[in-house]
Amino acid sequence: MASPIPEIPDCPAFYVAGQHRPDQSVGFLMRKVLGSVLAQVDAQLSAYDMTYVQWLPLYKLVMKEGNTVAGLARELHIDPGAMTRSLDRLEGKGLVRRERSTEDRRVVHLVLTDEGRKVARKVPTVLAAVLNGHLRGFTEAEWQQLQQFLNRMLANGEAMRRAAHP
Amino acid sequence: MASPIPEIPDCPAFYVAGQHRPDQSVGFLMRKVLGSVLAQVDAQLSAYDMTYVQWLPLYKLVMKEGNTVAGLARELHIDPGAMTRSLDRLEGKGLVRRERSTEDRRVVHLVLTDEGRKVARKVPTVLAAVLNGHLRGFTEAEWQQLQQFLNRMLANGEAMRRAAHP
DNA sequence: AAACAATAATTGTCTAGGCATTTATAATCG
DNA sequence: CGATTATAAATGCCTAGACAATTATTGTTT
Repeated sequence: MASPIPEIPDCPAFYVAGQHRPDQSVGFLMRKVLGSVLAQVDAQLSAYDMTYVQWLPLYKLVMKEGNTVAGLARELHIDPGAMTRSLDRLEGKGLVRRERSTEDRRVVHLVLTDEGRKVARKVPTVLAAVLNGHLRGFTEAEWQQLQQFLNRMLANGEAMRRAAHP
Repeated sequence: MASPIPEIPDCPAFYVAGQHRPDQSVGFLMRKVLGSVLAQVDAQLSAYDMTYVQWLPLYKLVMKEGNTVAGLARELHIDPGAMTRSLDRLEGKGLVRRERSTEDRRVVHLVLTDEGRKVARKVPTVLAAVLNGHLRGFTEAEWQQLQQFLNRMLANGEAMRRAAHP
């Protein structure tokens, strides 16, 4: 599964193995930024006995972008097994109900409880506040440019992934 | 521990709870970019039975920035317990040795084996290649600006953290 | 219709991190 | 000096994700 060494043509040489410290690369910086965002979001959400990752499936349910284990797992790009266990916890907290489908008895429909809906609604506010806080001092143009950079990196990553699995 | 709601003054309102989709925010974008980078790095490293996170302590050892469990845990901002278990795995693979200190019998000195040093050396090349690949099409100026953006976000996060714990 | 293939959910085992507790050893303070 | 405090490492229990295998059900294919 691991290609021997990926020959990527037309690539900038911003990073050269011996030259830069890996712990100052944009990758490491992004790790730290994301860690900071997540820590502050989760600190806020602990008041509702909630975390960012636990909120993700709730959000997908609210948005009606999936209502089955497999569907949510695909949406969130995580393992169905992990999804099952995550839903176990959410069901244990009374935020979600499982209802076996009658048409297709393999699937389980996930249903938000009132409590689940209530908790899910609180999260976006916290997310927005923490993100805005991390963007203090940014102009609108800079914010858009950051988004553009990230989208370009994402597209590059997709291209590399496609090149590796022809 | 969780403040009721953080009043952050002078903040841009790029994100407003109901307006933007949380799964298109810069936070979510960074999550995806980082996931892409990590997946490709780990795919390369699997040839050496290594992962990015397992390499981190090896790198700190090579750089002589810590040679104890507590020291590495502090350097890598992770739990000492997690560090212990991580080192269990690295020791199991024969990449690291534990040597109880004689001056202070509480501490355990970590020592890279030759094999550990050999494996650790291969990682920065992979890291550089994958990062450069994700930055294809970036000019030097854009790369520097991305770094600057991330550093500013990091500083903002630090400021918020300090404001929350006075 | 029967055999086979595909899909949904679950479970087991692994890496990985967080928090709390425990044990051994130092350091400090009265 | 003796008691308290602090530190180092390890351990137990939790969330969380990856991969593989299992079971139940549905679709397909001859």
